[in-house]
Amino acid sequence: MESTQQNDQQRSADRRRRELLEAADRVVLRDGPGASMNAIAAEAGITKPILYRHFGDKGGLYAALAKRHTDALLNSLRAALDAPAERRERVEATLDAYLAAIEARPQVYRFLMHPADAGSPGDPGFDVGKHSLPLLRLMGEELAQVIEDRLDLGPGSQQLARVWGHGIVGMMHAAGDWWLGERPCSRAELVRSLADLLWGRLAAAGDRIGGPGF
Amino acid sequence: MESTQQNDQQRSADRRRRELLEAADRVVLRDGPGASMNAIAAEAGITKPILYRHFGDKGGLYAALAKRHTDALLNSLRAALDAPAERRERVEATLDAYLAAIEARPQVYRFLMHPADAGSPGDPGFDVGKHSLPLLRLMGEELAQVIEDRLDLGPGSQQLARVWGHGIVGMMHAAGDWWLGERPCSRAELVRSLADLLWGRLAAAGDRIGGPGF
DNA sequence: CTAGCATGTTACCTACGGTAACTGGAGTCT
DNA sequence: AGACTCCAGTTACCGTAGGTAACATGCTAG
Repeated sequence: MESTQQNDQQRSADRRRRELLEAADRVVLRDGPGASMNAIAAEAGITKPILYRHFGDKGGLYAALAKRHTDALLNSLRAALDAPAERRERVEATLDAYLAAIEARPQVYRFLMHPADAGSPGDPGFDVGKHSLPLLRLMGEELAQVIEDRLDLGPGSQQLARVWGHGIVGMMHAAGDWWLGERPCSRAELVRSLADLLWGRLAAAGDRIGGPGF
Repeated sequence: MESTQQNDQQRSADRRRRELLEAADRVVLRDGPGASMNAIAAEAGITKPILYRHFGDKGGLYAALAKRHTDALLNSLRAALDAPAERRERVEATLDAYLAAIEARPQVYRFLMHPADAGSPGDPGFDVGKHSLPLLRLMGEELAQVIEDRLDLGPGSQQLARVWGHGIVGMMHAAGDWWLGERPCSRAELVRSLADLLWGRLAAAGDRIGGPGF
């Protein structure tokens, strides 16, 4: 039969692909986002052209590699987002899930968040990054959807939700990036501070003596 | 006299440096962040090694180039931050100043915000980026200072201010990046939506029918 | 006139992303 | 069995990038 043979080949190819991705993962974890195709190929015990047959170009490998971690992170975020609890608790759980993830694997985080970006539009080999728009956008859209589904924001709610989705994700990201570098406080404190910000403490704070506040 | 001669040379070198930076600016504006050293040298009418003598390596040139725009942006932000107006107006003015800047010169924005990041710690030529920690950090620290100076946040105010500074800057950045790509609404609407988010509308919003809200 | 110094050049090195062309072995058809 | 077709894998190469060494030129000082 022909189809079983094709299936076998497909399965074998998929297994190989997974092996390659795992090797790539190891190298990226060790060498950071600048890992070279040669290094990855060597770690996998093979040579460059195979990588290119499997993934097209470096962007393709990046996309495949990113998708694994992205999916994992998005799943944990979705879980926190969908937990049966009050809104504030859920926001805190989501922030904490994100921060815990980047704390646990900073190298992976750096790889996902700071990909080498593409060159000028005229350059050769510019098809990189066409797939897998950055993780931040995905998270922003996802959060926007959740907000729009669950909150009553009155007129213009869809646009408002999208702005907020991307804004909140950006807040989480930037604060997390800074926190990961300096570790100025515990994760729990960071979560509380961010949630407080989202909860309007900026508007509610009193002015310092000596002039109007920020 | 010796010192006047040295001064002359110094001045001449500085002028040359400025010329080179202006040429680099033009190229980066035209070719995006991936502009090559060769292209920059060609635009300046000279050859590569001169660039390297002036700036050390590509990171050095990047840093020098970034500093100009960074200073300009920070100044306009400071102006908005220090304007004599109510807090909400000032927040909106600051958001708007940032968004207007990135809207006016998206190429510069991309160059500043998405620099090609450094490779692995073991690689040669890793001294890149030692100078000029990314603009986002600077803005975050600056905003944190303003917040701490002007708001009365009770105990732990310093840490809270820093978290908020970086968080708000990140929110602004991510929302701006997304907005610049999709242009889903006017700048004014975006500013209003973000200010609303900062003003606690997330906490105040009602749940949608059908379950507890986000 | 020569010594020193900054400025500039050409020519080169290394490393990377990416590709073309060949090799070897497994299965298939007659 | 032997020829045919795939397909993973290889070597060897290309173009371009960042970065550097070694040589040329011109100015001012003594």
